[in-house]
Amino acid sequence: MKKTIMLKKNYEFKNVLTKGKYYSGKDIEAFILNNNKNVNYLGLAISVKASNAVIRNKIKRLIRENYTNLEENLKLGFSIVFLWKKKSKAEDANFYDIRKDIINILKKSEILEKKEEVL
RNA sequence: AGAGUAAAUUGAGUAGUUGCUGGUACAAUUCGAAAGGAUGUACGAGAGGAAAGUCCGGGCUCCAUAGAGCAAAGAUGCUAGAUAACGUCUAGUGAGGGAAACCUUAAGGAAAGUGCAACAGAAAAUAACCGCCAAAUUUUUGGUAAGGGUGAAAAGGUAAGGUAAGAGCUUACCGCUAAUAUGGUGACAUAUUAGGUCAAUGUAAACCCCAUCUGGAGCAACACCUAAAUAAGAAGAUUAAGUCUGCUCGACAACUUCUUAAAUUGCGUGGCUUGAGAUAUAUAGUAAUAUAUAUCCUAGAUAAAUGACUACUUUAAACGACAGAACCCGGCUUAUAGAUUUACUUGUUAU
RNA sequence: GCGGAUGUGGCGGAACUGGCAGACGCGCUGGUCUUAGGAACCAGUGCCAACGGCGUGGAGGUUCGAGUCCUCUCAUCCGCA
Repeated sequence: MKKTIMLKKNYEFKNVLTKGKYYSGKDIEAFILNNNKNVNYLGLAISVKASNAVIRNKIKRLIRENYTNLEENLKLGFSIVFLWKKKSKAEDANFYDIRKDIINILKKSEILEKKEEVL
């Protein structure tokens, strides 16, 4: 199993956020951009206003955990940035809700390959 | 018992599956321009009492091993001790609060100087409106500071004597100031004596004075490796500019500053965790703390590691409080569900 | 990590050396005018247990007296590397 590669630089994020396609879930928003490489990049960003550091960290972990579970079933060559919606309550974040959201988003964008086995 | 005061501890645990971070050992393979990194297996490790706020103090790094003088700016302010240091802590003193255990306290100087004290009031600091008394006699002069009224504050308080009326004018008691003695390291306390020239309010968290202290910037510091680039114009140059408060002196260094254009690479390396370290015992001390001995090594990330699922145990309750290390320590402050322990007080309530 | 600013009615925004808190503008409510609306003019407008008391983000303190001075704290915003 390969290690997930994170987006790091600020300009990389800006690239995805401005040029990428927007998809929306219940609590999560995603921007997806086709990069012409053979790898998938993951970016996470949660605003400071959402809540304190503990809960922000927790949401990041939950999203990353779900992503790594689904990573094998994804097509290659995309940069994905997940954002947390400002309106939704950060304290109510739950593993299963986030899983549903992410699967929804990935289905919409048609990146998921074998959706039946995952579900 | 209840109520209360002070101090301290804890902040669920165990096992399994899977996943993350870095460490050690072994084995080869691979990526990259290079520095350097990645992959597999095994072993053991992996957030807090506040990691927070950034309110103080120190280490460490660079600027000269951080230098001298004057000025400016800022901080602290009862005493003694502790400490690397502090605006912190401990023990006391004075003042204030509570029935008590106990708690609070920026607590130097107002005859060094300047300012301010609205409204009211005669007057807000060399006091005289009404009043009281005397003299002249109908509105003047002099004495006075009891009483009235104003105010947050009006020139020690109460009582007696005294007087034209009054007044520390005199006396007693209380307060105040000074000296001496005793006790204490000291702040200060107690006692005695003297002082009525014991007129001169409050405010220094108003300026200020006095004493003590403070050089600047911060791990995005700083050092190293690697890639690319090092062009043009202007100004200054041993008398300059720079080293981040100003001036003067002194030291360093050989180039410095500004503008425009281009570039500013890296899953780079070190700094990075053994330290004013932790735990236990003994000794000294009322205590903060210090000393000695023994044992232990306990996160080191960088778009940033602890997650997910399951079972069991303890529990009143286990999904449940506040909350995430970012160079490291000592404090302070603020947030905090629940549980536990120790010492002490008891007016009122109940027995 | 370092540094700075702000907080006053429903909103903007005054109040200087501490001395009557809410000037002024907008909004809102009621009235006049109008067939009706707008505009204009007039009056009112912080809260409460209401002849009094409490109110300048919060908690303390200094002072006779604090929006103003001091300490702690909360929230918001901004800058630098």
